[in-house]
This record gives sequence, C-alpha cells and structure tokens, in this order.
Amino acid sequence: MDTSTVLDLNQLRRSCASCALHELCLPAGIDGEDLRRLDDTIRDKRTLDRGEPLFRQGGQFHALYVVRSGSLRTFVEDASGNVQVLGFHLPGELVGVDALANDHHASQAEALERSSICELPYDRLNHLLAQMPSLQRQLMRVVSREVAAEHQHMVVMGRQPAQERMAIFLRSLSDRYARLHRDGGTLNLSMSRYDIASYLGLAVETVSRLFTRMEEAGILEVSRKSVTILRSDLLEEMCSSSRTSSKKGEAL
Amino acid sequence: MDTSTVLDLNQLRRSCASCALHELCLPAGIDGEDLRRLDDTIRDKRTLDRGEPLFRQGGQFHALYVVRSGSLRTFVEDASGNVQVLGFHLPGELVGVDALANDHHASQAEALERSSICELPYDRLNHLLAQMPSLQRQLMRVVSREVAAEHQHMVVMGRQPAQERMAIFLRSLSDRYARLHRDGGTLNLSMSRYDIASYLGLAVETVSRLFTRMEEAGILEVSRKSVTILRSDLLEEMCSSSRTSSKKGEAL
DNA sequence: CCCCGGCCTTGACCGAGGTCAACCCGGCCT
DNA sequence: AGGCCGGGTTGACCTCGGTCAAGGCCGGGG
Repeated sequence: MDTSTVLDLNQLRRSCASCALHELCLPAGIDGEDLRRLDDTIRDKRTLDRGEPLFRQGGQFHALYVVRSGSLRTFVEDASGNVQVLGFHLPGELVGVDALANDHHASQAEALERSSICELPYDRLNHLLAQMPSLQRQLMRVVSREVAAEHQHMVVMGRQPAQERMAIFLRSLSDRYARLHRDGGTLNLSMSRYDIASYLGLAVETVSRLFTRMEEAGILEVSRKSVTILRSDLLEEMCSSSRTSSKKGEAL
Repeated sequence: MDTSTVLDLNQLRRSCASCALHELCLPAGIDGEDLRRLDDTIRDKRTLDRGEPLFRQGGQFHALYVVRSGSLRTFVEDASGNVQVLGFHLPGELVGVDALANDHHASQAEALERSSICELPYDRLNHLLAQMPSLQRQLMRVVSREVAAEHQHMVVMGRQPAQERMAIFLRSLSDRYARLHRDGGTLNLSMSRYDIASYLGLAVETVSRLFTRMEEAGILEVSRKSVTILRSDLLEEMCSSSRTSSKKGEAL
C-alpha cells in the first residue's frame, strides 16, 4: 500500500454491486437491499504486496477472505520447515475456510503479486448469514466447489504421472482464467517453479523439464512467467493419457 | 456386527439426544427445542449392506449424510474406470458436501460394512439452518474440519514417502477411533488393501509389504483386517522421519 | 468336503522421477 | 558497469516404489 495505485483502490471502495466478480463471487444471486448489507459487512479491502501474508498458520481466525485482484498461494509448513502448497487463488475465490473448525488458521496464505482482498469479519458475516438464507446457501455452494476441486486434486496427486499433472494444472488455470473473462490462452504464472512443483507433488527440476519438453512439442510457448497455450487440443489429450487401470470391460 | 443388531438399530430410531455421537456430530452445542427440530429433520436412517452405494457419482443431490455406525468409503471414478479413493468415513462424520456446488454428486459413497446412516434432506436442512444460526455455525465448523483434513492429506500425497504415508494413515485412524471412545490401539480395517493403496497413492503390493515390514519391526500386529498397534511411539516417529527440506535455521 | 475366485502376499525386475551438481540468466544494488 | 544472488535450466546418476508374475489363504457355494 504505497505507490500510486492506492488512489484507484480507494476509489473502488467496497461495492459488490459494481465489482466485476459480482456474478462469480459470494454475492452471486443476491440483489438489492441484501447486497447492500453484504457490502457493509465487508470491512476493508486489504492490499498485499508480493510475498506479504494474509494470515499465518496457527494465527487467530477472525475473517474469511475473497481475492479481488491479484493472486494468492496457500500452504502448510510442517515442524521441519517443509512446505506443501495447497492451492493458488484467483480473483473471486474464497480463502480461509479451513480455520473455522477450531478458530485457528491451519494454513498460511500469502500474495503472489500485489493483490487486493475483500475481508469478511466472521462475526459480522455470521450475523448476516442468520438473516439471509440465500447468502448462506451461496456460501455453502462456494465451499462445496472448493471441496470438489480438492477432490480433483487428490486424483492428480494419487494416480497421475508427472506430465499429466502439469497438463491438468495448466488446463485448470486456463479454465479459471476463462471464467474471469480473461484470455485462457495466455497464462501469467505469478507463482514460482517451486510453488508449482510443491503443488503438484513433483521436484522443481521435473517441472522445468516438462515446460521445455512441452515447448519443444509445440504445445506451449514459455517465457519466464508467461505461458502461452499454442495447442490446447494437444494439452487436453495430455491430461488423460493415463493407463486404463485394467478394470473390467473398457470401451474408450 | 450384523445379524441380531438390526433390531437394536431400529429401536434406536432417530434421536440425536440419545445418540452416542451427540457431542461429536452436527448436534454438538445444540439442545432442547432446537435439538428436537433437528431430530425431526433427519428423515430415515438408512441401513446399507457391505458394498451398497449411498449415492453415485453424477447422481442428483438431495441430502447430506452422517454416518451413524459402520463405515463408508468415498471415491471418484474417471472415464477409463480408474478409481481414486478420497476418504474413509467413521461414525459422526459428514458425507456428501461436494455435491452442493452444482446439485450433482461429484463422488460416490459406499458402505464398507453394514452401516447405518442419518439422512438430512437438504431442503429441510436449509429451512432449519435459516432458523438456527447455531446449527449453521456448527455445520460450517464440521465442513471446515473436513477441508482441513483434506489439506493434511495433500501434504501426505505431495511429499511423504510410502512408509510415512502408512504410518500417518494408521495414526489418523487410531485418533479417530479414540474420538469415538473406541480403543485406538485396535483397528478394524473395514476397507480392502486396494482401498488403502488408492487412498494413499501407492500400489497394493507396497501397502502389503509395509504391513509385513511394520509387523516384523514389532510396531503392529496384523491379522487380516485387524491391526493392533503395539508400539505407538515407534508409529509416531515413523510419521515424520521425512527429510528436513534444507530450509534456513532448523532447531529440532 | 472340495473347489473356485477374490484378496492378499512375496519375490524379481525396471523405469519414472527424485537427487546432486553445475551452470545460466536476469534483476538489483553499489 | 560490474557483481551478486535467487530462481531457473540442464545433465548424470540412482533409488524408491511400481509392475509383472507366481503362489498362498480364506470364505462361500455346489
């Protein structure tokens, strides 16, 4: 929170109604007076610089967060300093749910680039939920989506070879870009190779090799943090070149 | 536990108040009139036989479920018949959350043994949630716990070698037994070796070998589906024998 | 009672990907 | 401008655990 963008951010103040994410975020399906009340519940928009934590593992829980712009990574760190990246979070996505269970954050969230965050203090939110069943349902839907996504990621971690993991990762990122009406063919990888490797359960070297291999194959154009998908058809079929598990009667 | 216990199960009919899981399940922190209303919301107790599905992947969503007795496994099956086990569910645990997102079950749940299930039709539940903020908070807490547990599992799938995975799996099962006031030292593995392997992202053969190795090491006594933990101290230290990631300043 | 079919175990082999090491490259600071 | 440093890439090697194959065990049905 320093340079010149501060002004713009302040101008935007809180206003779900005018937010580009209106239809993707918590307010989806909420209008009029209810929307205004949700608006009032969102405290400050916090702005985070690259690397700045939104909350720390073990820290006291007091709010849920929605990414407004930029991107975050969430991760857990074990006693011996080992890091496991849990996910990357684009605008419109909810962060912090794992803390409700026992009032302490089980993971850490930090900005991958300069990001703007909507903060929903949990007591105020609870108050609102009690009065707005529609918001309550929408919240559960959003959380459910998150759970389903995590299940998908378990499939990746459990069964898929390295190349499929990368392909699925890129496809998923591309899809999420598209949902935001961004160009899904031009990804801006705000996270480091280490983050990607950790997230996919691979070694950095493997991630690096896969990028070059996929570039050589004409599927991607990779330049530093910018990745262009040249052949999404090839990328797609790369996602499921997996062995067919020798179960009974396969058609394919 | 099958033949004669059927009668008892029927006798118990629905009554959260008298349920042994009262303090672990959804009703936790709810009493009196509110509890009675939750009670009324729970439709039937469904009883499932071994292998019987509670809901199918892709099926229409209309209820959440809580395991009352027995155990379930949830899994996803991809186009080519590959199965990934997502989790095992003991009494008091909530199942079906991943379906709220789009009204269709993203995974499949099926009984690992004869099991009794509390069914919470979602429309009724929603009605109740709108009137009972405390229940709403408790539901979110339970879901949050689930999310946090899945995050833990990502750590396992992402970084840990086979032996640690097994150890962590057994410890977690033991802990959950203890929460149910069962003997955490005597596990009854209602799932097959294949299920365990899939859940941990390993091959069946590896799981099998690890069981024998841990038995030879005097940590376990393994007999078919019954596993006794002889040296929980050794099991514990097996959970974190991982390499220390060469990060800055380690204490330990 | 015996046979059959899952499920599980055990052994031998092999390969995907992790590890180690060297190097490169671009940004930043003096 | 030069040097440094963190992140990224590339190559050589080796290991963990997957795969393949061959039984063993147990339970259920004829």
